[in-house]
Amino acid sequence: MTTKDLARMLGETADLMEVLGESGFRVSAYRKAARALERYEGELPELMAAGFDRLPGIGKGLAGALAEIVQTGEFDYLEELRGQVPPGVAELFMVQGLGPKRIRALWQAGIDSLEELVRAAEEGRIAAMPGFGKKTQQTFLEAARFALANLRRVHLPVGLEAARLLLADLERAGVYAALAGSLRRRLETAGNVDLVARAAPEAVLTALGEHAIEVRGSVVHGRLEGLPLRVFCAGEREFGTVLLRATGSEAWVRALGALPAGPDEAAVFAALGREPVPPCWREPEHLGLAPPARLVERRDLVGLVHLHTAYSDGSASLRTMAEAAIAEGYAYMVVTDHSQTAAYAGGLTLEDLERQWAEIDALNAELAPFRILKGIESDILPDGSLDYPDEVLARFDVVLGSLHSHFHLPPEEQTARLLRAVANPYLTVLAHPTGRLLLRRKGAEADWERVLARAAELGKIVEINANPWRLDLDWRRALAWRERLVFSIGPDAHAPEGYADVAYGLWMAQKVGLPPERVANTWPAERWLTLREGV
DNA sequence: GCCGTTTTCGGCCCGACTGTTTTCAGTCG
Repeated sequence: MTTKDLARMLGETADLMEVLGESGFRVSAYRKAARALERYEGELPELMAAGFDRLPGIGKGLAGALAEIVQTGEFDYLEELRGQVPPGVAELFMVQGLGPKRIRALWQAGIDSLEELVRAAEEGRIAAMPGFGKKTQQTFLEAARFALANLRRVHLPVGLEAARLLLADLERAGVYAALAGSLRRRLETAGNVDLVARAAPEAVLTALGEHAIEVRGSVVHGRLEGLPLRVFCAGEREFGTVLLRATGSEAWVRALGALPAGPDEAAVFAALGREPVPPCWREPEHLGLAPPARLVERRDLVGLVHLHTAYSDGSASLRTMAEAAIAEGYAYMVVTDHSQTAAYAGGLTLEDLERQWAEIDALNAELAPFRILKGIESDILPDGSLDYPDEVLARFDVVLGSLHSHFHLPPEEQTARLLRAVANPYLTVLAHPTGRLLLRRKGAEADWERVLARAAELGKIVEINANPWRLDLDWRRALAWRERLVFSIGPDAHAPEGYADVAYGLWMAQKVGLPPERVANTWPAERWLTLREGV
């Protein structure tokens, strides 16, 4: 249990309360408390000891409830609400643009699942409801289909955590097992968990306890928090072969031809007369491509690029973020708080910027040789311009440009907007280019080939956003540009803990096949500054 | 449900966007 888990439970409680018609300020009190927990930087036990009501937005009532959740692992009130809302109705929250109010209205009209929503929209029944119209119907139809396709999938960290728990269970029972499947290949979302065990199926069945369902041949099937689970059981002599096959991807393994038996993967590759291929490079998209000689790794990275502080919507001070970066061995960091238009995220006015720059200068004097570069995450406005006048833009060391709104422009307009932003001489990095949220929101539609070609031509850097809910630019698209573009891995951290997300960005960079020299985080800070010359 | 007092209630709450409206409700970042 973490503070994030508690935040999620309170958030879900608020959603369900609202669907059930509980109105107003009680609901927003739950939301506010959830946000406070989300933002909390420390460890749960400390907070528990000090009392939850030390956080703003949490009072006596919720503090008591939270303490009970931590002790018992359960939240009675949430369970009660879940009992009143059909699971299909709760799934409607996955539809982009659908919130508690409209979900309530749909439910009252008898629409109680994603399937039913799709059917109703197809039959034109949504448009007939008061407060809904033709356009809303079309939007929800598309969003509901998207949600339906993603319903049984989870984000990479969620899948990895599930696998970690299972592997721990197996280890406790004395069963050696290894991660396989798409999670081992670090695909950005997972639809199941695959493991390979060096043991008999019966032993695995026992070790998995309540997660196991049945044994079919040498495979133990199970389920974990909604995710299908498969454990492939192998003897010692063919463990490597089974692991290779269970890791996939199916198409990539098939292309290897008949697989010889081997105790580990290295032996199987050797018997095939091939160099070992890392799991991240085994997607169908990699067929026919030579694995890169040297992939970028954590030890190659010297700079953190793209992080927020309490000046905008981060939760930690500039100093805290800098000290955490030093502790993790980085030589520099590029601070990129939000720009002025991003009011929801506390975007920085010129006055804020002056204060931040003064603090950066002082910290740089104190923390040298560590260096903080003055950056900004500038909204790309609907017309493609950046969010400050040129004389302000000229004062940044690094300018990230990001889409945060107007994701639904017609593709030609979106392309023009992005082309204009990329061509802005002050722009250094095109950050989370499409604005997608995995399993939640498709990104902006544009002619990406043109946009990326322009970026390559002008020497602009393109971000691989490392937040596991984004991982944007998509590695598949980046793959085609791996020899023509330079990428940066952006943790998009809002607290020191966010630095850990760099791992996800690295995995995506490895799927793209990037060597260190194609990743701008491996550059010394001075090289970033040369990008500004001539402006 | 929280908070902060004009101490035991009454006010909480940002701004833009979208689609539905004809003045606003719902959602989102």
